[in-house]
Amino acid sequence: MPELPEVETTCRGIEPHILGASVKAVTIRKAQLRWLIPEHLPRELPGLSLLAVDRRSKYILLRFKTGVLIIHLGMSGSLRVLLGAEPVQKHDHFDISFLNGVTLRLTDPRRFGAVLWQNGVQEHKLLVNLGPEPLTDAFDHETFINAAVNRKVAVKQFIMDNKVVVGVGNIYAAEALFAAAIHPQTPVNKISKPKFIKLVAAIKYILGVAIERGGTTLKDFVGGDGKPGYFAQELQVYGRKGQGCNLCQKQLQEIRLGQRSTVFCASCQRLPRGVKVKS
DNA sequence: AGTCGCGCCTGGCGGC
DNA sequence: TGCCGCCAGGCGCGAC
Repeated sequence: MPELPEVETTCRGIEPHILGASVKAVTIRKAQLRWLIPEHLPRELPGLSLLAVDRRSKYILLRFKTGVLIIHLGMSGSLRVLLGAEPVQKHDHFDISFLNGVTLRLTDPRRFGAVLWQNGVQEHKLLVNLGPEPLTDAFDHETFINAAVNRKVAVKQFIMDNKVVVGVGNIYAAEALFAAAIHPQTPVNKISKPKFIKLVAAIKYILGVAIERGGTTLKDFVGGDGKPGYFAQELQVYGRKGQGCNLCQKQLQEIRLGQRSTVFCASCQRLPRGVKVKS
């Protein structure tokens, strides 16, 4: 599924093909995604040239003179560059073709994705309240610790909160907590400063490595083949319930946290002394 | 305000 | 083998 690294890779993959190109046509095949694709796009976009390809959190931003096309890949979406005609398939929702012959095609079987339009220079309301980007200096342990003051929420849910930091999904939350040796249920107000520093570094490291892997595997993504599964070998805990911890060989445990499966090593990821949580 | 839990949707898989 | 039921997952939103 598209995590932040895949979204970043998608942006890097599509940009060279479409930056500066003028929109020729927009086709909406299945408007129904998380929200309906705005029906005015086929009138709005043709003739405009693409000024920039940006990413904010897991949103892909295609900037035009009059506004921004916002694309989210949800759980199962992919955005591919087509250099020639390709047969339309079952879950193809949206095409945007350019005068240079390139077409971007959005496919999304589970329809958790979105295509939105924001007029003018104002930021879309979905983007306004987002927290810092994990891979920038805006995400550091000072702001992280400040956000945790007086909060009792479990650290895993905390780092998956878009207002705290964006782009950390279920997989990378589990992996970062393992890397930082923090129990996923630890209330954030019980986490020591050194552990916070470690956790920030772990999030940056894990996402950084994943982007490198994504960059390798998704190379042919742009050519039209969006196979996932490239980071599977790197995973230490996610999806490894019942298997041995790579550090201590003890069996990895699974719990539910905020209706999300959460795998961790009860031996390597201990709660702070004296802290109890309900099991 | 912080926290919790729902629901969207389909492919894939386990169970019978 | 076939069919049914369940589950994953991001994330906005409503409820408490």
